[in-house]
Amino acid sequence: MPTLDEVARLAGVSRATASRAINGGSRVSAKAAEAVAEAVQALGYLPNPAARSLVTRRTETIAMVVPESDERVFADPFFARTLHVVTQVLAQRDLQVVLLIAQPGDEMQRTLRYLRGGHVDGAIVVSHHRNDALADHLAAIGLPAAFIGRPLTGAEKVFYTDPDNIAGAREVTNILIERGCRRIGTITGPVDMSAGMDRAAGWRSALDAAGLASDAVVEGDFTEDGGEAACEILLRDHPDIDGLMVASDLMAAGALRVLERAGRRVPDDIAVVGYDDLGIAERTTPPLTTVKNPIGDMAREAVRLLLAQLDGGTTIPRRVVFAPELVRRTSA
Amino acid sequence: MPTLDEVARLAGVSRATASRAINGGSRVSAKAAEAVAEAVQALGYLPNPAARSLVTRRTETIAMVVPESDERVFADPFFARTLHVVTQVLAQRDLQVVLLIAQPGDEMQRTLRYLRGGHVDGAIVVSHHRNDALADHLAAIGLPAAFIGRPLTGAEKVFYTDPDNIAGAREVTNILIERGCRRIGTITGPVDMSAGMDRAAGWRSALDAAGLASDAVVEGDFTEDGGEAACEILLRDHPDIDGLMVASDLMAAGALRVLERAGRRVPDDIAVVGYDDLGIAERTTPPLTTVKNPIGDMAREAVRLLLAQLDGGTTIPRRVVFAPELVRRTSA
DNA sequence: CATTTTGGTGGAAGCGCTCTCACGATCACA
DNA sequence: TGTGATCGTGAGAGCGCTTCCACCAAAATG
Repeated sequence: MPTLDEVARLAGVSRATASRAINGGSRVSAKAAEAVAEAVQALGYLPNPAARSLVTRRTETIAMVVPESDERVFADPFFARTLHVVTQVLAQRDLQVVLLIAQPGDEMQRTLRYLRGGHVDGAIVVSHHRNDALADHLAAIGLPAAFIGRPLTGAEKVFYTDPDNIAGAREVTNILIERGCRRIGTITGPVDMSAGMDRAAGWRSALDAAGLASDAVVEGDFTEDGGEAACEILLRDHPDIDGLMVASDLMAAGALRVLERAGRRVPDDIAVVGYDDLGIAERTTPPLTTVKNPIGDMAREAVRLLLAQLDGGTTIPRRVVFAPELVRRTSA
Repeated sequence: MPTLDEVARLAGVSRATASRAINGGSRVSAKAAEAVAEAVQALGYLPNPAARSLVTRRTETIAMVVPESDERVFADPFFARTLHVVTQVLAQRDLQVVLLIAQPGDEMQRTLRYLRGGHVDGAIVVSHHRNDALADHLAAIGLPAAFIGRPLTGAEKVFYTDPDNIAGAREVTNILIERGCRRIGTITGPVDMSAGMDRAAGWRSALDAAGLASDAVVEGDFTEDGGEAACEILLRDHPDIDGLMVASDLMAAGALRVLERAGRRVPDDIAVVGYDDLGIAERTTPPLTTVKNPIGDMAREAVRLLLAQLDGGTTIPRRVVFAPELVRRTSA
């Protein structure tokens, strides 16, 4: 591998000038810049990232941290979309993304060590759970970070973007109420995640406002199989429900299968609404009425929050909340 | 961030001794080792990876390169499983994995630059396509690498593991022949991938040996939707088929949906076999008879091939081929 | 014309680490 | 007791890069 020294020698300039020419090129004559560019080309020179980041204290790498099992990461289109957008936006700034999938436990310790170790300049965290305490850890480390989805603990210490899940769940539940449902159940997300908590809270708030009972609730885990299992329990314990708000489309897809097997027509016998609208909602039978989760916008905004920290300046945590948007299809 | 110097000073030893104590600790007295360990603990010291790899010329990082669109990477359980195993095995050696998803074009250029740039010590490549020419590029760069799935070009230059797709496809097609099918079609994988080519070749070889026609073939793309589309074409052009070998279970799942809609009973009207056996095969209706794709073994072996290169020694390309294993269910 | 400012440049320090090498102390063996 | 071998150690070089600083020439200013 050629070094900067060789490039400089070939270009007939000093190492300092060669370095300046390669990085931005301010305070370099056009002649020198050209000579360096030619030498770089001729030698196939690529700067040694280790040497560079030893002095700049930058690695030009951002971690995307997902505290989940890899099965779920890969099964849920949410992560694919998020990773896609994050990678895309950061690529424009020539920042590499490294994906860190780690469940609480040993893996998480490894991940934390990695983040502390100076391997990355910052982190985007997706799918935060209460007891991984990533917000606290990252704040303690002092690593620039942005969360996609409000962390349930330590939210006041970090930058984050969040959809207004409470409002979204309330509005979509109101669709059920307006169409005449009187016995409305819910399959929630995990209660150790803000999305799980908030959507359940929104559901309850809508029912309370309408003076309806809010006791038909089963906790799900945001997976399709989990939705299936939860729906079975719900149907067994509350056979009279005529409306169902499911906290994610993926779980709703599972629930719809259960309803079909149970011979309940959707939406006639029981109206169903989901949450997320990431593509699955269009493909279920019947297509799901749901709430759009603005993943792309959230991811983009999170990256912006992160870059703001990287570019110096901002240290006071900022948050950006996105308003919900209903998507009406035929399931309710 | 504390440096090695501070650790050494606190422990009352030289920087050299501290370094030795931290890395392995051979040729260090027990007393010194303990003093260093305490100092590390007290200071919360973590070695600076840039400084370290500047001198060791190692980054302790391995790239997993996937030349595919991110949608497919996330939709296909094949990648999830592969990534899982690769990460797991490399973690035992304290090697980090960075996932590089890049389609041919600009992204691929970025990826290649990244691989050349000394960011990683080696690469595992999954899902190689003919014209991404990764095998040639990696061989040219001289980066230690191992392919999961034989590359269609440049295979002689690189290490790889591969299932015996020809034998697998032949055997599973024979199941169709043995149960009496006489008009057997296939939905192939992409013809720019060895898995696509080989499985089609195996199918043809079985038909040839039985003296059956092998003209009912449509190319698929290893996605569920692609399987659906391909099956529709196949049914239109060859309505008389009574057997179908699909080159992946995911595509077979799509095909089964089409067959159901068309009112063809499986396996009575048309027997279907798939390929991969990664979980989907059990969940289709009816469950798929298929060939097991030993992803775990292949991934583990690929890592082993990579580590052999990293540990010095081996430079002459080696390959490991896995024998197929039939899994009989009810679709044929 | 004397002076300050500017632009382009190279020398050299130093980022934090590993590792070679030389050196003294300790040990085993004759 | 003498002679190697072995062990633990620290001084110091150097990995490849950026960047501070001093310098000089040319341009702009009084």
